Amino acid sequence: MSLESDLYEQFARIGRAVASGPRLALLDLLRQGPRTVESLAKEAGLTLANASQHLKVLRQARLVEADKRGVFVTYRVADSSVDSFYSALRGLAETRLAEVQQIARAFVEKRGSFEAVDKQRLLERVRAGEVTLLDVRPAQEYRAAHIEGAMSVPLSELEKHLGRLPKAREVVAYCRGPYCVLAPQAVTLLQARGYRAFALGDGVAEWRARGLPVVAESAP
Amino acid sequence: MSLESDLYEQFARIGRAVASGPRLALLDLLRQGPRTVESLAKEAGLTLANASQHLKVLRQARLVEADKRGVFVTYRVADSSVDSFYSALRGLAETRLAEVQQIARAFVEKRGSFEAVDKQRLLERVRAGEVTLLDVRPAQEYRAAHIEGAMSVPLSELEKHLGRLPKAREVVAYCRGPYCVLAPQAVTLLQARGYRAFALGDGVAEWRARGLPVVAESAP
DNA sequence: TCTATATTCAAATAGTCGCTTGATTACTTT
DNA sequence: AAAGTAATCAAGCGACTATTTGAATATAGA
Repeated sequence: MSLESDLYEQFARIGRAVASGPRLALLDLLRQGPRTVESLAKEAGLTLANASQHLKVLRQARLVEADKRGVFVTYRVADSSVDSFYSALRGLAETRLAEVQQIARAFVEKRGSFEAVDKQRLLERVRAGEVTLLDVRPAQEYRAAHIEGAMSVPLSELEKHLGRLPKAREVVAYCRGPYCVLAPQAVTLLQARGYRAFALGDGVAEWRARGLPVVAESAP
Repeated sequence: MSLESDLYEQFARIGRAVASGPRLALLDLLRQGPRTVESLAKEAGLTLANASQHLKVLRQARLVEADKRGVFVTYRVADSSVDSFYSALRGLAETRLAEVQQIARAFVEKRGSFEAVDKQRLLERVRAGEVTLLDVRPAQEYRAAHIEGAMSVPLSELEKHLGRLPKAREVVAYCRGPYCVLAPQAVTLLQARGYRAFALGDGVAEWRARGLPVVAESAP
């Protein structure tokens, strides 16, 4: 019985690592690509020391890895099995927790023109030049990994770069995933300027998980 | 940001529910089928009140459901998404935690003659009568759900029922899953009696997850 | 109605966790 | 070497968690 309960204690280590909101926020950010501690702390709204401690917990549970380059420590998701685990956790929360369903509805409202896009079909249309696919995340995340054929226009710079977007062509914007508001905000702005614009619910991780092509940064 | 961090807090509810070894042990038992509090407590080696409280936590996180019949409360896994989540958790632990890999090796040693059985092929051989497929879990779990074609012979009663097992036919025993020792123990006993016996690493949940046929108890 | 029993609840204690603050480490730049 | 800075460490405090113990609740059967 001891061997067996040891095993459950080990599983529980992972449970404890994802038993905190801030840690899940950090993990979700890391799913977009490697980042330094300071940038994670800022984006997640945590103090530096607090973020560092949360990252330490994630690292001890082996969900993330860190390597130091000069004075910066860069964290990254350890393994693709972390991604599938995160997806399973999110999926479970979506199917089981009424509170999440409610929040999800609020996001859908924010998303405005929501799509039920066939992803394979979207890819074909992007390749055929019928659709502009817009990655509206910060440029760093685009660099780390983006959907094949996507153009990087961070939301904060969208207005400046409207000239690069032909009005005749439909625009599909994506961001970090189903609970990210960057793409919906971009769509709202684009629609106000007369574009036919839609938000894609998925992010790079979901796209990759379906075996669709993703362009990843080569080893630096 | 508030909506987003609310969401992470909700995800973390599930994390907290699986942040305890005893709770994971209970959840794993429930994956074998519905059970009462007392039977869960006994099997998991917990006091009654403690088990009851852990089950309450699991229920509040919506991972399990309970219904009362007479004086007994029967708990069950809420949904198949709980199963996939549990599998993802176990998979992550296996790929990332050296400690789990070490424990897993210890289990493989205990398993003795371990197999790399093609499950589809096994099913065909069982159907053709070439193999006796033995479910060595307690009868209650067999009743809740078992692999199609399996015969129920709980480990504790194996010696009594050896007469029912033709020695000419190969025996494949299975139990709760890869970290359960019932099937390996059965195999050891059978081999000592001159049977050709092997343990199947998977349990009913894994079998079902692959879309292979499982006989489940009809609603009572 | 009275007794027996499955389960839950309540209270208490010891231990763990999360966040903040201020120091410390380690590396780069000058 | 000295200054500057990214990140970690250490300590402290309040909040939460796990387990045990004993009481309370609710249902079945006599």
